[in-house]
Amino acid sequence: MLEISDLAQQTGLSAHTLRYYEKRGLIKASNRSEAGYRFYTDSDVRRVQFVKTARNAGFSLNDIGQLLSIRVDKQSHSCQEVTDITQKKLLEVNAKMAELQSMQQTLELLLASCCGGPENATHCSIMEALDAGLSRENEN
Amino acid sequence: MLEISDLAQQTGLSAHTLRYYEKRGLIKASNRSEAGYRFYTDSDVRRVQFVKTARNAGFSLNDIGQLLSIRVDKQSHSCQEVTDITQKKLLEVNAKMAELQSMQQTLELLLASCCGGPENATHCSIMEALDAGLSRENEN
DNA sequence: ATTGACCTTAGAGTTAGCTCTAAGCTTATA
DNA sequence: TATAAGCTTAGAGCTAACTCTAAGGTCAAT
Repeated sequence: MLEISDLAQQTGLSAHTLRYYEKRGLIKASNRSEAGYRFYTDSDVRRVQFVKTARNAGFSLNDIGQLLSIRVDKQSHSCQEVTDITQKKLLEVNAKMAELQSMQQTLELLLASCCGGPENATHCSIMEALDAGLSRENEN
Repeated sequence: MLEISDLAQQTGLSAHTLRYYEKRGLIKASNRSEAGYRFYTDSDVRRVQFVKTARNAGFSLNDIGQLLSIRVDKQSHSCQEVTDITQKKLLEVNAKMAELQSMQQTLELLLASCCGGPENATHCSIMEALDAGLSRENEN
């Protein structure tokens, strides 16, 4: 039986975050002391680790709520439900990546065009490019 | 002289957003009618377009505030200031990209491992992988 | 018995960038 | 002259995921 700070240490999450996850309905201490202190079992620890792993994979807390409800009753859910959630997340990640890649490319182009020196910015090519709407091709 | 909705149309930003940018100190209508209506000049339009272009390049509104103050007095600023802001942004974008790439890879791995079919999730390999902390290698 | 570290709760604050609302003017059109 | 569309402001609400605070209770050690 672990107290909240023990669980925090074991999982690398803060006690605040663990309480927050509980408030969100993701986790729950199996037991409480008479004084109301949370006590966590090994099963609780595994559940929290599942949440953390899913977070690292990019799932939102809402996604994780769904995944957890599948986890506790696997018989009543299909692999397809799980892949649907995962696929949807992958699409989001891919979309975000595309956005960032475009920014990366733009920023690299800007940096390549500018001397970056101590001279004044009167003819700075970055400022000029931003003024020209990135030469009208890269607009979105 | 454009009213705010004309400017909104020309830039693709909403009137709400333009007022918000004004509140943030990024833009300002050069003139006002007697009744207090904003009127924008061509120079105002160019400034707003600069902001929009910089937004598309990934700069935050704070970054853009700095860029704008360089823009209005290029003599007093160096190219290095401009590249510093740009470089910093690029580093942020790169960091975010790395994060997303790791998620992407994880999600693709998960999807590749699962049948995704209508069978129940009792032996779903995605659930197993999340339970196992992604086999302990991918953890962060 | 007193300290100090830890626990509890409800609820507020943070971040970024909008987005919207309410209440009240103004302006153009019929 | 009505009506509708559009303008003004201050300020609240939204999103996601924390993060922190306040006020108070508990527990182990001195």
